[in-house]
Amino acid sequence: MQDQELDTEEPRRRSDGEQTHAAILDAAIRLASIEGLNSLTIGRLARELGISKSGVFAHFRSKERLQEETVDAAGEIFEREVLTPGLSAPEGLAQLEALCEAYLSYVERRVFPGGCFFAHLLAEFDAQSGPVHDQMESNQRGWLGMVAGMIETAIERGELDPATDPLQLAFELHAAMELANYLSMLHRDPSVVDRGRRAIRDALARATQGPRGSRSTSPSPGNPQSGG
Amino acid sequence: MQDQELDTEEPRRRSDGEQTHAAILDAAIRLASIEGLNSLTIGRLARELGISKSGVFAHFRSKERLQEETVDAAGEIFEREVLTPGLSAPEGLAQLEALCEAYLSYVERRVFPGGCFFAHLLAEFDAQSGPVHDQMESNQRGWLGMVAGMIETAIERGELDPATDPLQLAFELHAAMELANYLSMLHRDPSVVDRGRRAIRDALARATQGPRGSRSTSPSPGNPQSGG
DNA sequence: GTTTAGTTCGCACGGTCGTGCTATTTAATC
DNA sequence: GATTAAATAGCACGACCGTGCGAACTAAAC
Repeated sequence: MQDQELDTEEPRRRSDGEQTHAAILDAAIRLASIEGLNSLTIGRLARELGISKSGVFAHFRSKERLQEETVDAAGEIFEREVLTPGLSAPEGLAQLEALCEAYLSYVERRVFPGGCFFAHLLAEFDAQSGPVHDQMESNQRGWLGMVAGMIETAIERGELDPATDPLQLAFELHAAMELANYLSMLHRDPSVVDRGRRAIRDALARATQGPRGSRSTSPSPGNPQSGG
Repeated sequence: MQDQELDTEEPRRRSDGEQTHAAILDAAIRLASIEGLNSLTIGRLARELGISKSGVFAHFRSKERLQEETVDAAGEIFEREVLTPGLSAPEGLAQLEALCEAYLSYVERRVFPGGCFFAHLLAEFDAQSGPVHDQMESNQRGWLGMVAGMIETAIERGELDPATDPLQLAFELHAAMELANYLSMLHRDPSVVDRGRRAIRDALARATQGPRGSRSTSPSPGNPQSGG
């Protein structure tokens, strides 16, 4: 199957329209990442892009569709900037580390000017019912499940202590990433991301050698790298 | 000091007005905790309370003041529900644990129907400049500083490993609390808070006997106090 | 019981919102 | 180059926004 415009039945696009469509979504993503999906406004996008309100509206035919497409477009960026680099590492602990680092780097590089688009969306819609809430819920489940899955794989490969609780560790890693995002934005200080980095490194280091109590093996491969 | 209306010069309040004022703020807090401070609307509050728009407006004389007073009123609730019970425990590790538990309990009990009011505000305003952003920044600094201060005290009293980095541990505790809040709201499942509880318990347990990995080289595991 | 001043309402304003409808322009196809 | 359909502009609509103003009401102080 290659052509499946059966239910949506989109009209064919012209090149100039395609370009405008992309420009609108680009501005929408920028705006929504800073001020939230709900303060996305057709009139404001039109003003910002120097085109008419009808010009913007015609591309989506409803505000809801504009929001949906904005979230989808942001999702593609997230996939490109976080998931793809994260998953490109070899399976196991290395992949888990790569994914966390890909996320932190994506926050640090301000891929979205307002920080992680989906962290923002999580807070905006966690308490509101509706399609966005539902999509966020499945997104979160997927993300946390993926991280937990990587932890399980790392355990199976003997890279993490078998006593590790995958979902619990995934929760802790996720928590460090999200707070690093929020605080680095709040204080306009990308170096806050290093706190998250360290929290993740420590959490993984702990899980590599068991919690405590029992005599551990070597005191971790000493890495006297002059960290900044 | 008890009377300091020097600069603001508020008019004296009548009893019925006082009551309406409180009712408006109550509704505003409820609404803002779910949908965000920016979707707070004078017209909507009026509709919800069955009074006229002017009736609401007269109590604040600007939307900005309404928002400020709403945040302040939510702050008082936070103080009553989290800070006061947290600080009532004896100084040291016990107080730190009490504070974390007070927060988690406050999330669990849905003191605000949309979850932690300030976690919501953090995400809403982290990337936006303005007075709310600035107040949130100082709030966050104060909160994290307070937690770190308690950790320092606990270290001084020999209840936590002296190799512990107070700010780093504070970050990790804070991260667990925030994510517990967001996810428990997103999944409409208060039991998610237990994940945060466990993350905090584990983090504190680790800090009671010294970490295993990471770069904190000083072993000094010399306090065999049985952790609970 | 009169006076005073805080409440509350009704009304109006200019602005923005989302969304239709009708032109007009213009890229793509024949 | 004529045809076709997409892209965009212009305009209008009803709704809601924040805010001002004056009138009516009423609790509190005298």
